[in-house]
Amino acid sequence: MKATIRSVAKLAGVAPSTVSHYLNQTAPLSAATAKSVEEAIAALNYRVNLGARSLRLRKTNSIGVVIPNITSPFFGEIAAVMENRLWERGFQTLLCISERSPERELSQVAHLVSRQVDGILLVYCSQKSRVAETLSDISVPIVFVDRRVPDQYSVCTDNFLGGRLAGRHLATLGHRVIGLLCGEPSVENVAERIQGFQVELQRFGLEIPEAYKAKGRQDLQLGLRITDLLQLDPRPTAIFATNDIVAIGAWRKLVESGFRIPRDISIVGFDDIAISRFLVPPLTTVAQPYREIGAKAVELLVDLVQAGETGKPAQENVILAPTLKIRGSTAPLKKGGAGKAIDGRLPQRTKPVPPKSKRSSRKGASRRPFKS
Amino acid sequence: MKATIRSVAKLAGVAPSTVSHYLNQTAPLSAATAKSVEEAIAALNYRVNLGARSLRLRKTNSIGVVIPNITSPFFGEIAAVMENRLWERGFQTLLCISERSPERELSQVAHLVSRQVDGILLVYCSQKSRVAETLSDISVPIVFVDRRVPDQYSVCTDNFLGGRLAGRHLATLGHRVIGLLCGEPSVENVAERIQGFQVELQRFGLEIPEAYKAKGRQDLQLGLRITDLLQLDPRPTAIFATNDIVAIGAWRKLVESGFRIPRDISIVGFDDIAISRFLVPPLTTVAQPYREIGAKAVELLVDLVQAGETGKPAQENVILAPTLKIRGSTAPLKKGGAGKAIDGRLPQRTKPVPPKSKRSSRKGASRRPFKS
DNA sequence: AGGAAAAGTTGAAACGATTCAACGCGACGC
DNA sequence: GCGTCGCGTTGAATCGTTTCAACTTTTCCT
Repeated sequence: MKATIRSVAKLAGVAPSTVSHYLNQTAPLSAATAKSVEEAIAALNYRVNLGARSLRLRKTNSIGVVIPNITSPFFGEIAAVMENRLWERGFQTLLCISERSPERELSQVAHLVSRQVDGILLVYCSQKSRVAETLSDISVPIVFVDRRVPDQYSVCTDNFLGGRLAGRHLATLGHRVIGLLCGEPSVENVAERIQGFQVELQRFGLEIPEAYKAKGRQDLQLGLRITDLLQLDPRPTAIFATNDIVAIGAWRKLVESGFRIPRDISIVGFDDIAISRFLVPPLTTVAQPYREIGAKAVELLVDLVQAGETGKPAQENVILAPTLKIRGSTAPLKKGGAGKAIDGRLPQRTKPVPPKSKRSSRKGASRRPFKS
Repeated sequence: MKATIRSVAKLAGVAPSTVSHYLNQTAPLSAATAKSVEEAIAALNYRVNLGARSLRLRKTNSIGVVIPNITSPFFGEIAAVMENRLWERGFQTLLCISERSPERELSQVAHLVSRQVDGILLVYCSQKSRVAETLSDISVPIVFVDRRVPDQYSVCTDNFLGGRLAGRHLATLGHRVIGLLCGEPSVENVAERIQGFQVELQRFGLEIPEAYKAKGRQDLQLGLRITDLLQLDPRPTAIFATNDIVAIGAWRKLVESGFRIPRDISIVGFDDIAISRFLVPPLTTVAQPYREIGAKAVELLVDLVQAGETGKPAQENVILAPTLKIRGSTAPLKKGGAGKAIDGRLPQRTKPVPPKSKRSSRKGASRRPFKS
């Protein structure tokens, strides 16, 4: 039988309320009573029942975290940071993994509300998420992470800026023929990256024709489709991938096909996941400020939770700036120049360049793919 | 004001207990009452307070998961599998990250107990963990994951077997001079891998001299120390790293130094983290059965939880077999043979082999490093 | 029609904590 | 000596559920 505050009180020969006061230091106790309570607690190995306390206090000191998955390095990092910060602040993390299913996500949020969490940190998995709509039903503070939601608290990277950073980097390196590996925009983030990238290129008088964009679900497979782009004429001398996973997929294909990075082709990713630093050469990428995102989201939510009694803080959409990590996978355009095939000194095991596909050759012939 | 079962009852014109029966389908209700209760619930947007229910039922349907960290791919995978399985089984996951601190781990376990979790899944972070000792104080079922604990429920990979698999693979490929990158055994797992590896090599009449073992904290840095091994004479033709991260560290150094994998050197890792498949060539490694570990641990714990009322299941230590994934990073020993420097056709950018260090030359000269 | 069984509903007592108002009591001031 | 104050302590109510025994109403059988 587990010890309760009552059993402790009985053993110590005091009232339950006295034990409670001892535990919470909410009233002064005489040294004698304190001691006997202390002993009773030790004797019974008593531990307060936080569930019961929560019921009475109407506050659980727990925060629900809903995240699409946790094995992807990006989300994993964010989840880790949030758990850490929450623990430091005295909150327990209730973890839910939505596995990118909007239905599951919704039911998880509902479940968390039922559990009386004090707040929710949500990285929603798809623009179709219905959480935002049903939000009025949810009387719990909620902060959206890595997503921008109109009129809601949210913390997000400036994806547009990130795209621009990547674009500027490649353009100033002299690249003129650039390929794009675009994840299907399940959420707006990816679309913003692409837009930022293109807007910045325009400043350099560059434009990316549709043929130079490979689109697909944002995962490793998409990276492999870089082979499509390599068949184009002129062949791209640089690639921007909308995240590092895609970049790594492309990387693999490139190396297997005998390309040298960055000599033959430059490549830029997005996210700066841990592996990227350890490729040879390391991947140039737009780094998301993981720690800041997680930390800021927790801070914002905790403020909201604690402001529950008083007034709410002003509506706040936090947008954090990413930074460009220039590493070894990008290099200035070699004198061969844009539009030329890469020079003859290919690595030994290079496969012959496959014949141009109809599509690419047509497009390539009909108009100059890049202005200027 | 949040709706309670009482407010619902009042609105529906019935007793609170009736509403409860409606919710739990624990007594037959007339169609009329059911309907009015239903409507009242909808009108008030009532959601049951799971905290209160737990208090009454003395069962929280929540499981504490304590894990050293979550960003490392191995632990991340396991955590993900466990969360998923738990959710399917109707349990909420309370996540705690110990950050490899035994003190933190202990206080997290204590906290979870206070929260009345129904059970705990623990990947403890260090052999010094004091959880096992204080276990008698803990009246909650607990399953140790990826660790073996005497007389406790646990689920673990057969690390010894894993080591043997790696050893046999390299030996049958003809390698005779083999280097070892040994993580400091913070937990026994690593030591067992090394032991299994050596035991298997002995069957082939091979033995690894101390000079061919690089030891250190099991992380990327350790991998970089492969340079020490490369200065030995004879130079190892194969490397076994006690996990994939270490192997990747070594890999990076090797590639940077101009070695070709597996032509110049074979390398075997342990864990089979996601990245390993995507190196070029992909890494041969001993795959831990992640999914099985996580799934089995959850299954075992849930059994324990549900057996709480009845008798406990027999003491069980589940040991799961790892499998060797033979990929591109290992190859048969080339005719140059053991003990010879790798052949002259090094890649273009190979750095000159550094002069032998005093230590290695002395050792190398004093006795044959490998029997047979 | 009468009684028993079945069906539907309910009040009150938990679960384990917190908290507020009140109480006993010695000390103090006048 | 008496009223007051403050300290230490406590009883009872409460948080939102579930559940058991009991109660009322209906149904069924003979």
